[in-house]
Amino acid sequence: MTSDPPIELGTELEFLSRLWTLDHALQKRSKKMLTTIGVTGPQRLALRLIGRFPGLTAGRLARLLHLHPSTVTGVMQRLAERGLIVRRNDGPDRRRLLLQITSKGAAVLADKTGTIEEAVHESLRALTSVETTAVFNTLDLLARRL
Amino acid sequence: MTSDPPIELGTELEFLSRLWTLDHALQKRSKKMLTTIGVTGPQRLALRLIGRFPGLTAGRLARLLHLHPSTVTGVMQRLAERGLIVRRNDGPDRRRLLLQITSKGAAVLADKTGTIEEAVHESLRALTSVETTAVFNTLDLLARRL
DNA sequence: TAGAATCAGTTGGAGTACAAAGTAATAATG
DNA sequence: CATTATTACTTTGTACTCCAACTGATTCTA
Repeated sequence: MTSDPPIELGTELEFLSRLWTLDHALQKRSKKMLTTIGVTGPQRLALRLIGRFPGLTAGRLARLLHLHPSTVTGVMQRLAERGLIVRRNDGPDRRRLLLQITSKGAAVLADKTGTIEEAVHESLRALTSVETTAVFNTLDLLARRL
Repeated sequence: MTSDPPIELGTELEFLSRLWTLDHALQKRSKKMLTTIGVTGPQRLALRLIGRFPGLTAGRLARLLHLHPSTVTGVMQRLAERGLIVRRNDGPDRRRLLLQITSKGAAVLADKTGTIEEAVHESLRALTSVETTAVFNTLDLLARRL
């Protein structure tokens, strides 16, 4: 029960630590969503895109989410298992997997309470548009740099 | 080869997407480090803390990293397997696992090229101190909100 | 048109992360 | 002092993520 005295890290480590902490918070919330609303953060994001663009292909979904194709494979499988989407490969190009949301999937999207989007919305409300832009740009800059 | 026309998402989704993208970029770089310098991002961060605080316990390390104890178990195992740290439980409290860096571990820390810290350092150089503060605060705000 | 190159998606393996449940050691309580 | 509670860490199970290698379908080319 030694109460962990605070320690001083350098600027980069400090920044990295915050970024990591935010990342973990994001993941944590995402997992909690699974028990509360039935889908995780990535699953819900994918579901939204599939809902908005009916007939979306798996590859395009991966590019939209900036995810590796194999990652999307898993997310889709879990969404399909739970009956939230259907996957068809009966289009003109039979390599392509066409995705469509089900009514059950649409029902999941209807409720926003407890989602990450909600928390993001709350957080962004506290910022001016100038600050928002600065944060957006920094995130982009970092992502490109890495 | 349909070149993915850009699509318009809402502000929250846009932000969320960027945050996620940055997160993935972070993970990607972290994994690449494994092949280039022999340890991943989290592993190197843990190694740095163990190096700075000899005799650190596993639990305290977990709290410093804002990680779940079970996550730290895995990271430590991999570091120990590669001979970068040693774990002892011969202290006064035999539940506690005391961590110490080896000379091999210290050698890994010596080289900063290709690490995430380096990229972060580069990215932050492009910002004014005011902007840096704004970004820091937003990250904190979001992490608390989630 | 047969063979080669490309493309779409999946599989397997490693790493990170969490929660829940388990084990062992120490502390607290009656 | 024996029982109970707490603490420290590990194990198990699920999810997300990447890369490398694979299968199957389509396109290109000689």
